[in-house]
Amino acid sequence: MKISELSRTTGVPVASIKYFRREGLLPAGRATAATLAEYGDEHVQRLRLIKALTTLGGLSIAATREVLTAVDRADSADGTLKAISYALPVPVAQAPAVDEDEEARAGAAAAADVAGLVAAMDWRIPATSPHVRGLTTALRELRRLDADYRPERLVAYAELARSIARLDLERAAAFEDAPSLAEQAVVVLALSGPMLELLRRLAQEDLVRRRTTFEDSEDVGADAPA
Amino acid sequence: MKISELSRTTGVPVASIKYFRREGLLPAGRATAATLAEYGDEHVQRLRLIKALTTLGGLSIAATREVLTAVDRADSADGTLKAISYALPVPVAQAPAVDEDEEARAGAAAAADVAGLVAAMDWRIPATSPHVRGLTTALRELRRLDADYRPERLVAYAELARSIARLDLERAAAFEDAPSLAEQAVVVLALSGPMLELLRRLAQEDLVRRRTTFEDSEDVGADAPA
DNA sequence: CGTAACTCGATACTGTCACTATCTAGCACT
DNA sequence: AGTGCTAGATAGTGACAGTATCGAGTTACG
Repeated sequence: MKISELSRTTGVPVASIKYFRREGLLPAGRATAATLAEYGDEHVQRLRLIKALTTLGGLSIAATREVLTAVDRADSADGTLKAISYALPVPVAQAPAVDEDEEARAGAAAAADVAGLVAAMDWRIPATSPHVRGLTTALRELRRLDADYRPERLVAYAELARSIARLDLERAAAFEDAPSLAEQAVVVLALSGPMLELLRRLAQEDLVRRRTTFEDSEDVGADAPA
Repeated sequence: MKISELSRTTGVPVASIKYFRREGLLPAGRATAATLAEYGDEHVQRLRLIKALTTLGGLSIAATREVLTAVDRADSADGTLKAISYALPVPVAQAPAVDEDEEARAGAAAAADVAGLVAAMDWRIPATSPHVRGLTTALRELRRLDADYRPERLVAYAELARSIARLDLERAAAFEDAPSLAEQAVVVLALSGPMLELLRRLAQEDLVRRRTTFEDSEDVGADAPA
């Protein structure tokens, strides 16, 4: 398959394919001459994966490269899962410190919250996990906003998160023996998040709608404002 | 409070404060002269909210403006929730069509999946909801990747999403009568997502670790102190 | 064989985003 | 009166994700 055909079958412009090659997301084609290379199904598959991770998963090119590297290094099923999980970007930007003292106090309180949660859930997770750090940052900011961060609520969310994680791993396990395990695992781990977020929004929308049946019936089943 | 003080108490550079003003995220100070304005606590609060939405929530400046506009227009509690819910960006980028025929077929299949899900969940949601469109896009791409998109699994996720949404609304309801309802609602709706994602990752990490107790014990429990 | 169409890899350019810096004035406090 | 701060406008920056162009080589068709 020539690059133009690869472009046609995937819908990705030739220039972008070259860009992904440069960035190391896509292996080079098998060169048949100085100015000609042959691409195969694996390139089609890889391009689809790249598209999914960037457009659906919202990953940057750099993050996508990390994830794909983990995919390519994959050996054992569980090792793959862990590698991918760590390669995925943490969805909370690390804000720099604002005020020394206040920062330290709020940070310590948030860290205690997280530690308490991890203990309550009996999670065996090192304090160095990027996700722990991300959660600590998130709680620190929520605390600053006087938002509701009480441990009981956190635990309630965490329990549900655990149920979801179980579903995720069940889904990934279904591909345990497939050669495409790593790719499927990536899809599961990276794309479940956005999907779940959508489902949560839909559920919210439904619940809110049910509470407001009388005061506005304008857009149930009908239109939406531009 | 002068702009320099506002900057100091919030940790946001003066230039950024001016930028947020230009972009309409922050109301102007009360002008006391042609080149002097007075800022108050509401500006501090608003800046905190902006920071939270952009860094934690990952919202763009434009999206943040939408959300804040909804906050400012807020009247009834439920109306606010709905407005904010719709102002939040949908976490799935709308990919343009690749192939006419194939696109139409896959799109129709995905749309059917979503319709089935909405029916199964008894959700009262118009088909024009941005979230419905986003979910349709997501399923279309997952389908293209031969991922697991079976209705049973979707329903399982959706049930959990509903439980989470209930927690969200409970949290928001706690502020029903507070003057800061809209702001708290924003925090709940916009920032629960990233937090939940973090919790899900932690739960995944824990589950994976428990399945691999023997092959790597390097980082269970003990860890390098920062 | 000739040539038009295609390809490779390198380099340069473009548009968007979120700031950040600079500039011209005009106060305001001492 | 002078120093320091301010407002608002405009311009510049750096990162990101492509997109476009170019020179040189290749190849399929007539």
